[in-house]
Amino acid sequence: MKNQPTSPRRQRNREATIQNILSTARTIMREEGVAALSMQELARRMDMRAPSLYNYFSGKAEIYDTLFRLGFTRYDEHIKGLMKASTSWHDELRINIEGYMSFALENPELYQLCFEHPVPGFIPSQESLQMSFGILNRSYQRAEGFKKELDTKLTCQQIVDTIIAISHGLTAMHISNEPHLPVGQGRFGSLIPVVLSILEKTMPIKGENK
Amino acid sequence: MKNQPTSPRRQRNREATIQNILSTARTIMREEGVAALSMQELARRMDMRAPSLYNYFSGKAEIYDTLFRLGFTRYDEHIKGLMKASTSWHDELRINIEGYMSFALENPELYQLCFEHPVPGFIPSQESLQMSFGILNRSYQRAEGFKKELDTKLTCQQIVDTIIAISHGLTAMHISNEPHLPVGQGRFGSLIPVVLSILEKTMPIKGENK
DNA sequence: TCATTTGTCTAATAGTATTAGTTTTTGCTA
DNA sequence: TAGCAAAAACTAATACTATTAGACAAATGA
Repeated sequence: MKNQPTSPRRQRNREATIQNILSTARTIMREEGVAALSMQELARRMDMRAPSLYNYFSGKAEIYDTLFRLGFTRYDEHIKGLMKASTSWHDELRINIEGYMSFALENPELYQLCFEHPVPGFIPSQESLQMSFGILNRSYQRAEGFKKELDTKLTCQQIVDTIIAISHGLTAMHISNEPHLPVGQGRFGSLIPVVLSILEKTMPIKGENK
Repeated sequence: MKNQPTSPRRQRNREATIQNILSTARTIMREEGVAALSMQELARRMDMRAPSLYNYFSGKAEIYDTLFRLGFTRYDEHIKGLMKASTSWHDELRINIEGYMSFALENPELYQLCFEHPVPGFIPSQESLQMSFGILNRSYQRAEGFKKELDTKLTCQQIVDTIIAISHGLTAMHISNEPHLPVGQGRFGSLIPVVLSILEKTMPIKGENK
């Protein structure tokens, strides 16, 4: 009869508090570094004592894990949004590389949590890892669709893995050298057109002049 | 008269202890992660109490900083050693990429300390940073020597930065996916010949057939 | 209004880095 | 070989960290 665990109102309040905690945690991670998140500082900014946070999360690991999943969700949306404007394999290529870097610049704390290894003890849960694989795998499926049009001997996986490695390499170097500069600028940001032109020459679209 | 601060013997003992601490620290970092180094665990393995370590290093930061410098010294030696067998720009290219990855696989704790950002509060000292820049800059000087032979519109810095980004990208992905596999194997390791062939086609040696 | 749930609190445990001050050990010298 | 000074170890303490247990208060529904 009254087996609903909590009233809708309580649930709303609780959900609001959880979102507040996550948002405050991201602020701390952005300001002081991803690994510098501390339960005490988090509680301080929430006007709480640290143990109260354990009513909402089982510990710091669960906060990281939740933000890990949020990061991949946001990354997925980020790339999806940019891909809407894509009309060709060249667009696809450019958006993958630029999108990876722009995501990193716009969400540095989520980028680091998802794509670097900034937190000593933190290993994403099995569930979160599978979710991240699912999102990354869609890159492969997208590439499959273009494979026939491309004049290359490389396999689909080789193509996508190369793009991932280059995106990550450029982004990591850009972030550690000139994190204040926007996509496309700076020593490494400005290399995006360079590597795009290299990749386009290496795997040209069939029938197109080089 | 006897203004030599310490006797040679004492100095030798002291130096031996310091080397022992550094070596033990590297073991811990390899076993439990770079950021998991703790003064207590380090002291435990040295059969000491933690405060005694402060007779040799001003703190954990100085241990990290010393190992940061050691890492770059070793990286320099590693690349130099491989370069001895180099007879061409193609060799140079291959050695840079393979050497970066093999260094990471052979010295994972030094690689992470020098080329990733695994320790929350750690920022290398000005002195150590300049030393690392000095070592990396020699890559540019080496490339200058080959520039005239290459058929490309890219500047020297663009060439070297592209190689750095690709080396780092492939290595980072290799390490986080298949750290047990040797250079040249696995999803990302096996991409080295792929990217080499791409780079060689993009900036061919003048007069050579593609 | 009363009881139950929910949330926050305080207190405590066990870990971390680091400093101050004391004691022990070491190695040289007379 | 005995003594002395310096080097290197120690203990104790401070101020952090995450986390758990258990008490207390406040909000909610009957």
